[in-house]
Amino acid sequence: MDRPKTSPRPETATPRRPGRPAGRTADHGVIADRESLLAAAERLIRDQGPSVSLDAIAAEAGVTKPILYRGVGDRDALVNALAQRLTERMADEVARLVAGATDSRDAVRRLVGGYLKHAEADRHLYLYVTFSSAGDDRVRKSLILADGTAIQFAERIAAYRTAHGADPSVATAWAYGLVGALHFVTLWWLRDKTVDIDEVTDQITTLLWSGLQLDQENRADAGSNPH
Amino acid sequence: MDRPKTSPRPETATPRRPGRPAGRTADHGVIADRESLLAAAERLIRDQGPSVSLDAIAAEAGVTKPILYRGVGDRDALVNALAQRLTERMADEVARLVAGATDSRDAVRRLVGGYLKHAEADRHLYLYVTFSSAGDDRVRKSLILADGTAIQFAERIAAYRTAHGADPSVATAWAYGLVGALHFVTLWWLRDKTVDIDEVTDQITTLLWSGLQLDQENRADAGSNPH
DNA sequence: ACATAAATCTACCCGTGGTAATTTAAATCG
DNA sequence: CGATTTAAATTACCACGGGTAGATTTATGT
Repeated sequence: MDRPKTSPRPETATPRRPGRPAGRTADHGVIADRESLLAAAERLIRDQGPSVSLDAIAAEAGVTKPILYRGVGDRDALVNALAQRLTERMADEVARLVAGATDSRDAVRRLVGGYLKHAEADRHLYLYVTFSSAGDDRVRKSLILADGTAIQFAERIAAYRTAHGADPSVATAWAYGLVGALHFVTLWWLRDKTVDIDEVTDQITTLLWSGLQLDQENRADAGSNPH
Repeated sequence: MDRPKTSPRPETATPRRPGRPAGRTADHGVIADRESLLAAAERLIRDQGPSVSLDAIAAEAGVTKPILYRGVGDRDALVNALAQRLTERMADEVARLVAGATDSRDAVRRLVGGYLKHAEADRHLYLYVTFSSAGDDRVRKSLILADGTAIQFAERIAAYRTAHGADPSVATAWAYGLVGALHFVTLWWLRDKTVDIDEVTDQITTLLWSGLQLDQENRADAGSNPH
């Protein structure tokens, strides 16, 4: 008989009774592997917003919470994994864009524009991974996303400066400064959308490249054109 | 018979029986006004860390949750109020520091150093107000602290640029970029403390003032010395 | 003196993260 | 081939935090 015990999601029909599933294979026929769980998480976050619960994610994957835990770990682990995937994708796309830059300033501009664009496209996922801090060590967790990006920035900055005879020890601090600037500008822009993306890209590029000081805002690349 | 009527000392628990308190005045003798509630919240956050619950805050104030709600509103309202107080204090101190600056670059340096120093001093409170986003509109809430600071930055930037014949329309975007850079550098520095505060202050000042480009890192103030 | 208003606390609800206990099916062994 | 052990999943439960309704006591008015 049909016992409608729990049918919270009639659309995703998985009215599995408890107990070991009737699937034949038992060796290692893992139904819900890590990959599909993460994919389900991304899918749900993308079209439900960043406030989805772990229950909902498990349901989206067709399993239940303990399976999700076995596959990816606790909430922090999930956020970590999603952050890594997102940052990798962003880094790839940004690297592709930057590769075609004409000079260093143009590279910064492509970086800024690519960051904004990708953050907008993956808006919900971006918010999910950047706002997942609870517990007592918020700082460590909240910087998880930033760390990956910042390390890459720091490497590039250090290399660039070393190659041109400048002190590379500023690289780490600068990297976190860049990440923070990009992040907050992204949040502000996503929230307000009061200016065009190209305009804000230009503005932030100028800030990052030339700083607050007046003068020489449209200077040519100092790297490819050492005086 | 002698029941401890009101022992508003938080350490000796307050075994108040329910009901209207026996205090004589009833007109408007509000025992726990908004100010004392916020002060209690700050006190507890300061020495318990940013993960304190509303119950704990109410207990610290010698009242219970509903009173806390009547006094300051829900959690968002509390965070708002604390953020406003913190930013006001930071703004005051930073303004005091900046007032003694010799040139614009020095003003930036004093701003950066003051921000870091105050964030360190109010470390827990700073984290509490900057990491309080839950719910579905994380973006709006997470920028609450940033907004206040960014608006002030934007005004200063716009004024500075207008006074020197530069386009002030970049001010808002730049302001959020500055806030983000300061915030993330602060978080990174608070977490790792791998470099001295003066060193990171110098580094970030250079980044914000001169940008990523090489050259002229120790340039004199462009404002007080218009060429 | 009694009813009503005021002011506070206790008790509860709800959602979420995380884990234990339970249930079903397959595999293994006499 | 039936009984037992093991694997794999679900349901049920716990803890905790935010938020609110209802109970409880005191003051005030007539």
